[in-house]
Amino acid sequence: MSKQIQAIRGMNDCLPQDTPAWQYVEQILRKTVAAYGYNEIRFPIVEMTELFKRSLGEVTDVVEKEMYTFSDRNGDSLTLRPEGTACCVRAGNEHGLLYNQEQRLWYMGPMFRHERPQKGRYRQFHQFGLESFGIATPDIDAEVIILTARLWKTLGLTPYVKLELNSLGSNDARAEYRNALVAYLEQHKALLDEDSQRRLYSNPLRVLDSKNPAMADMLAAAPKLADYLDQDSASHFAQLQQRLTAAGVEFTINPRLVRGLDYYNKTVFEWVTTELGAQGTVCAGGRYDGLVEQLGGKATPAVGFALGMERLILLLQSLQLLPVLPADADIYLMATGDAAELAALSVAEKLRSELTGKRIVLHCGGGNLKKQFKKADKSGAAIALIIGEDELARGEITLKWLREDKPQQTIQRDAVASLLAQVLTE
RNA sequence: GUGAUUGUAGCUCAGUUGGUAGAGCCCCGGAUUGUGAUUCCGGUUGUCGUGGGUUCAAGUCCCAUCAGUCACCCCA
Repeated sequence: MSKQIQAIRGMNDCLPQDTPAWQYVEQILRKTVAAYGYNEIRFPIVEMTELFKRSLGEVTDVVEKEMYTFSDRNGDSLTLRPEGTACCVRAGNEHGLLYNQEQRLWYMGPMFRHERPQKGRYRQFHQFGLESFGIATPDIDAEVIILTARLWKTLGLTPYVKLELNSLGSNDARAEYRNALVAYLEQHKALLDEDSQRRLYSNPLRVLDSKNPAMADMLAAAPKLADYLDQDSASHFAQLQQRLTAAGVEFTINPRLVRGLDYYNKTVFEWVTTELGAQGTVCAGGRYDGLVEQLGGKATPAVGFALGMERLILLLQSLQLLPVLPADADIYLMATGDAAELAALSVAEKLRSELTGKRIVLHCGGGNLKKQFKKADKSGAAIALIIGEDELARGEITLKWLREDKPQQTIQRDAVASLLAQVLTE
């Protein structure tokens, strides 16, 4: 044997035992967003590097050290998408979807970030994202959040996830606050620990997150973002809260909630859980009214979110909220001898035509009945059908129940489909 | 990028102060040549992650490296 080639670090295979969980979640996602009138959009996995630099912000961690960036053969700098919102806006702009229009869009697929892998964090990970364009009023912010709440309810997750909410205000208000905060922190620079010193200019709002007790008093006295909110943002935020309360969606306001990407303004929110270790954010999003224009389109208000598929599935797994694995087959058809195998082939095809939705596995690879029955048992099928020399000669087929204590029966081959249709619906 | 921890059969794992690599599951064959799942008998598992070093001798000790896991950082 030659040396085996391994998968890239942090990029996982999704094995047959895992795909049912993904399909289950995907199907609930599709149905839920369809119920709100959202349409799917698909865009490429590779984009111009410039797209992400301009949208996420030059100095964010994602852009600075986590992107898979490379030159293609004609020298363009390309990047494997680290997130979907920028791609979605680019596609929308490019095809005129966002010009004086409202759009409710969703997408799903792999994203790439070069981080150290750990639980709930991988280099190729999968996001489901939803974006709503062209509506500036808080009713759409509320709709997006209420939609996610419905999702948790459908998945049985409501008791295990908590909604955190904040408003970043307008870009001007946030910039003003940021200046005030930096000025304040500079006055108390002596108290700042190493981490906070580093973040002071790169991401000063994050300094407020510090768990260092030595800084707690100083941080408590720091300027508050809420005090810098512009009138428009403040009333937008108030109306959003009112709507969430009316819809029965519980939330807590977290004044320290700051999104990691630069394009957010006004509403930001996160659904968090304590069941996933360090990567507790399952779903996060907010409003980004400036991004469409920033990427060359006409100024268009927008709000959206992304959720991490791996995190969601991990969460469902740990809470045992995933449906049990289905068997491979409903019916296992076996035959002995060349002539019987030929007959079985046509029987299998006929059954597949007449019993839609039923999984009919035809034994392949030969072997005696003992071996074939072993495979039948392993397939999980409820029913085994046998065509041997005897059955072939009489135009019959033998039916044996593999999971129930019912007598084996012999029936005419022509009658098999209708009989099975009858017993399988009982 | 930083730290901790773990790498032995397809899977789950044992392997004593350094002395010829093991078990269970799985798979295959037989007991039973037309009947699985139960039982009994037999059989195949291997670059001990990789590369160096110490030693008469390394799965075991040392160094490096790769990978898994968890945490930091960051984020979905």
